[in-house]
Amino acid sequence: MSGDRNNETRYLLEEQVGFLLRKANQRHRLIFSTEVDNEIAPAQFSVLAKLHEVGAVSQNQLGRLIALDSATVKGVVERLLAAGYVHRERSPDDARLRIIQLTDEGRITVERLLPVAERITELTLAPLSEQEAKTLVRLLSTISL
Amino acid sequence: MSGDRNNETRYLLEEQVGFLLRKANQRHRLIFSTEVDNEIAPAQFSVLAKLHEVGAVSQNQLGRLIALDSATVKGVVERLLAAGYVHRERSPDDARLRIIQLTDEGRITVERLLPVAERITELTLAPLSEQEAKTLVRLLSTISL
DNA sequence: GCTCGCTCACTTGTGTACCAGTGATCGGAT
DNA sequence: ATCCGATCACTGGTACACAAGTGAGCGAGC
Repeated sequence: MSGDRNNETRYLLEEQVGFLLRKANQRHRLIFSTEVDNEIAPAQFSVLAKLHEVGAVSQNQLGRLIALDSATVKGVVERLLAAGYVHRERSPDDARLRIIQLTDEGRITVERLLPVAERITELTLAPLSEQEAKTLVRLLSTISL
Repeated sequence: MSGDRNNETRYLLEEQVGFLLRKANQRHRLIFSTEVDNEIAPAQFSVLAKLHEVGAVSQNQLGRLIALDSATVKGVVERLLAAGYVHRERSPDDARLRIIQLTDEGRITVERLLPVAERITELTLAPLSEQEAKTLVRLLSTISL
């Protein structure tokens, strides 16, 4: 490789955003599962947190709120139902809708986990300064549509 | 909610790094699949790009290079084998190892896709200025361990 | 030369994540 | 009233992603 010009467009996987986003996600997931001690999975927590914020919603609506495909929501909700954290019922107004809301146990669980979630965010951002953390959040928001 | 103090620790899912990382990844995947026209999946491309860079490696070694679990590598390599892009053989030196390397077709394919991959990176970072893009890459690297 | 700790690839099981397609249902326009 | 485009939940299929455990094989030290 004696003719290798390093001013040329040399593709370095490690510098590509896609690769870095995957790695960053990886580390976040690790921190997440450690902190919640495998009590709940990330997507499931997102659902609980959102339901805690907005109350009762239909499944599709829920998916839109947390950016999850309706097929994915199905699975996540299914597991939360099995765990007894949420409750599902047909809407009296629209026979197509399935309204999801927290059970008492679900509400108690989210409220207990919210501080843990904040700690997870903190730990994930720990290698950065306060300022850098803010910047990262801003830049990520910008490229997320 | 009249007593809601907004200087309190109000948990906003949309501001959590974990959520943003997932969304950013989501957009990146969308751009990826559009640009490669579903010819190949992201993890598969990572493998091809890495093999193109380093030549022949064992499966575990490969996994370490691109941060993939050995169970995940198995599946990805399996699909690349089926597509005829890589080639797998036992190491003569160490009976445990399975050496993976590109086939001619694999090499031709990666070389064709490398410019596309750069375009994917560009498109993903398009909402940011040059400076911001650099910053994002730096910050992501920092929090990825 | 045998044991022991390690690595390797693999398996099983769970949990996202998305696409494409389906049938029931809704609501507005005719 | 009926039709029609849209929405809803769901299904089946593909592709990561990781934890935990397995058996074969390696190599250092005794």
